[in-house]
Amino acid sequence: MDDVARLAGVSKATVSRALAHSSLVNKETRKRVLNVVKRSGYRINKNAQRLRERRANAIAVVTGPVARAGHELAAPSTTPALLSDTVRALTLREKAVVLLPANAASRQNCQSMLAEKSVDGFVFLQSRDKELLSNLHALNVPFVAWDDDQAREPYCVVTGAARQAGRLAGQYLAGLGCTTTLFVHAAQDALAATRQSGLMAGMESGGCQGEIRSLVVDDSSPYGVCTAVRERHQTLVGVDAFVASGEPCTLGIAWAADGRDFPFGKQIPILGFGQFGLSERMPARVTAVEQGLAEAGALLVEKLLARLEGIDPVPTTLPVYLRRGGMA
Amino acid sequence: MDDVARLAGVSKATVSRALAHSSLVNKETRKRVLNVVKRSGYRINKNAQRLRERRANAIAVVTGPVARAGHELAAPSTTPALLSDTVRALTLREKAVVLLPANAASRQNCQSMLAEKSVDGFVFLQSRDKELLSNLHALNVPFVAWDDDQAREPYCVVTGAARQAGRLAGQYLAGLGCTTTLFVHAAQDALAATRQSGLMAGMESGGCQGEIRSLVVDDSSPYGVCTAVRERHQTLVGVDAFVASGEPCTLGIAWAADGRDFPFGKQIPILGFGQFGLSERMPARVTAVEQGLAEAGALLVEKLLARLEGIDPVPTTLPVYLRRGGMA
DNA sequence: CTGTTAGCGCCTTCAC
DNA sequence: GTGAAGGCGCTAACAG
Repeated sequence: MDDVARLAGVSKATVSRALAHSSLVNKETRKRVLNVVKRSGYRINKNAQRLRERRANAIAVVTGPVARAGHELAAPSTTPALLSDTVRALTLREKAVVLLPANAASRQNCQSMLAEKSVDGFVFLQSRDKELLSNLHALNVPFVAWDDDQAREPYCVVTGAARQAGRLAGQYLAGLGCTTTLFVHAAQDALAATRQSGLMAGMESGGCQGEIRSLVVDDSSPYGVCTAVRERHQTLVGVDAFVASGEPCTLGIAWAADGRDFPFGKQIPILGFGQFGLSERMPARVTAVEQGLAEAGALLVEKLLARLEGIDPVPTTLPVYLRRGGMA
Repeated sequence: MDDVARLAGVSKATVSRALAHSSLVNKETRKRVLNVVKRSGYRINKNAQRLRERRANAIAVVTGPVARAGHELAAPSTTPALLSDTVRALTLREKAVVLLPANAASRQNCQSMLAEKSVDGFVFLQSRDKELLSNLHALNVPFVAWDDDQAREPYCVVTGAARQAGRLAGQYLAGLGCTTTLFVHAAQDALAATRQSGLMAGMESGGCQGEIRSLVVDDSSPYGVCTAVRERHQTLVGVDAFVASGEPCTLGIAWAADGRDFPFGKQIPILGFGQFGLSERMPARVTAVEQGLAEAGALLVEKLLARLEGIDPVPTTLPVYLRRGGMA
């Protein structure tokens, strides 16, 4: 910076100001300085800047293991879409993104990173471990967290609506006159219980006194689910609707329904819970209950930055859509 | 640090040395210092440290959009497994992980980050844009890159072996006496061409003068592929083997093969290319050609760090496995 | 509007 | 083995 100053015939302070787009610098001078900067390929030393400004201009994004193909809903994993969206939003605002694996995001570690001035705040993209989060909240660590279901905690500023999605599905099925629903989900599916209870509530509110049976599968890959459903033929007498938690399960049921010896007839409705875009990759007969994740990352980022400015962010709950499929 | 020094009755220099596990400090003194550090909750200011040491102790990981469910192989996306593995390896070595979206990883930007001392080096987890990579190489930017196929570039220190995988598949089919293969892949599948050419080579080297037909699908979701295959019934006369590029395609073929009116018989073999673990989520009849990605991230990291130490890293090509499925 | 000055918190000589 | 001093590169306060 000294060199630039010399070449431009000004002082370091002026170079600094010019680079910071300060209004306290003459237009001509700035132009001259920026010219020298460009020509010389000079770059601000971020570490010196951070040291001086006492902040990192960086945000830690805490993710679980990024979800494997089609397994977004297994408990501690992070939806790729959410991650990408968050990263994009941060990059857009010129915040560096520091990736922090969930298992390294202990209370101690988070405090350390803050104290070390490595990051200014945290975005938690997976919704388990409420204890950690409330600890951090008590310690006044600046962070926001995604939650799959409507959570009342003050730090969960953006939440999905798993229960609401369940209700929507339940009301839809009640409207069709269904009474005996088979709810299929993976053993480790953290959202299943919430969805199921919403489903029940929705059916009741739709005036249906139906029954919900659970089919819990260990192998929640599409073929695994397909096989599980086929094996249960006999025990599924009376079922007049299928509901699946997550994309792989939904695919699996559709697959089974497509098979040579599916005894439930073509007319039985299939509902699947999943993210926005789910319906595009499903047979037409599947009705998708979709979560609009599109803005989630951007919202999280916006609200964290607000918090860093001292503004108390307003929580947001994302919308849920029902995309009706045919039943051919 | 001044406070800690005072409390421990030593000077800043000694605190610094104690914290750095320097051998130049008395055991007793160190113990005393570390005790004070622990009690006071003191943390080194990383930015000051980085400024002084002139390096960031951080690595940028460049990813495309993280792959959506089952779409790992669409061109510019990054495999979740690879990302997780890389991040884990870096965290283990106490390197901060800075996430850099591929579209922000221009030559200029990378140079800037280096000049700003924000990061010490780069890991590229997607294999397109060779031009950028060779530019960076020429500019002596420290980085390593993953490549899907055996690349000879000196910076691609860890590569998959898409062509080799194709050969393996081809030899296997030749051994079964297959002559007319249908190769199914998504339009935007960057690996398909390489795999197909390897497949051809493998069949020839297995003594088979067979033919390979291509089926390019726009919708590469399982159901999309399933539908595409079904619609082509008539035109697929003579086909005696299926090969699919990627997990969704493989699932789609298996699905179609499972359907009421699949005309090819139960005995026709189905091969699928994919990552390690593919076969576990497939019907038993599918034979999986798997890429052993398990160590890829760790290897990349190890070799980048070696490069930063001035050691020229040795390239590695990952192994390919064939997991035979039954043909019931 | 611009320059001078004084640190930000750390690590590393160098002297003892 | 330990301490004192200096400087990494930057910005903010102050003085002109």
